[in-house]
Amino acid sequence: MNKRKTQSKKAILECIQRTGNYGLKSDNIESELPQFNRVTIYRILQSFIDDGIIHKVISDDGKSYYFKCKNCGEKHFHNHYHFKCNICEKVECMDNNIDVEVPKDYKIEHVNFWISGICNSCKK
Amino acid sequence: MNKRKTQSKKAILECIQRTGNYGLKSDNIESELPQFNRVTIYRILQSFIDDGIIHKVISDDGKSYYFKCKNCGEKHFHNHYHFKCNICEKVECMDNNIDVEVPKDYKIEHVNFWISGICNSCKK
DNA sequence: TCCTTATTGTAACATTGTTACAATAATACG
DNA sequence: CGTATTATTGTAACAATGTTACAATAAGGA
Repeated sequence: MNKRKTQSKKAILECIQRTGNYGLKSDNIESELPQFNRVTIYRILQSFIDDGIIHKVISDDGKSYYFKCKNCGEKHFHNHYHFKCNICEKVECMDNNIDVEVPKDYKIEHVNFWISGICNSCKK
Repeated sequence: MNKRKTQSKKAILECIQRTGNYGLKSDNIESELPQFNRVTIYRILQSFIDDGIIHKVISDDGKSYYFKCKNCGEKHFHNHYHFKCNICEKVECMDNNIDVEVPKDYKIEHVNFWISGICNSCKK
């Protein structure tokens, strides 16, 4: 069960590092790295999630975006939101925390906060 | 372009009314109303959204849920969240408002807030 | 009742993601 | 270094969710 360092893992990780605070969709990676198979990319992304390297967020149109983890913790708990600009289509991981109060006796296990609108660059 | 009242619209609306604060997936409606076609159901749900009768929310696994509107306004702006219980799998539309602050020069157009965890009934 | 056309059903397709299994290649060990 | 083990990959096939084109049907006004 020892993990191996492979070309594909290195390439995909580099892809994600390059994006910084912005997110990637699986098909972005596919087109940037056409030498690797779709299935392989999905599998590696999942293993990165399991290893706490990236987190996955679902957009408001149901697509998966992947972001480099900063301080998710091992269970990927993050109460920050992700912002998609409807003009430039970039998706940004925002560090602002959101305080959510759930009613008594409700327990939060996971949050997925998505906001779309217009970013500062595009507003000008 | 006059809209017509059809059996299918009546049946689907009734389905949604019955759920109250809870949401429905398209395939819930399909199995409750097998006499209507999948495509028809999708089309009617979309028309209800356009008419401001229901709103659609994307879950943290990318599925669409439909909820009866209460005070969305015409553009379906709603800064409340939706809570899915990981045990009973019910999805609830929560009325608590969430105040989100976006950085200067960012403009919010739409929000999709999803929380999953354990609801009060299941916690007991 | 009849006519217009909004609505529906069918079939075909697109996208996103998963599974099974055989082929390949990364690493440990002699 | 060479070889064996097995983690990883590619292929093909499938599943779920949603959309489009077009012909058939039915709601509602005349």
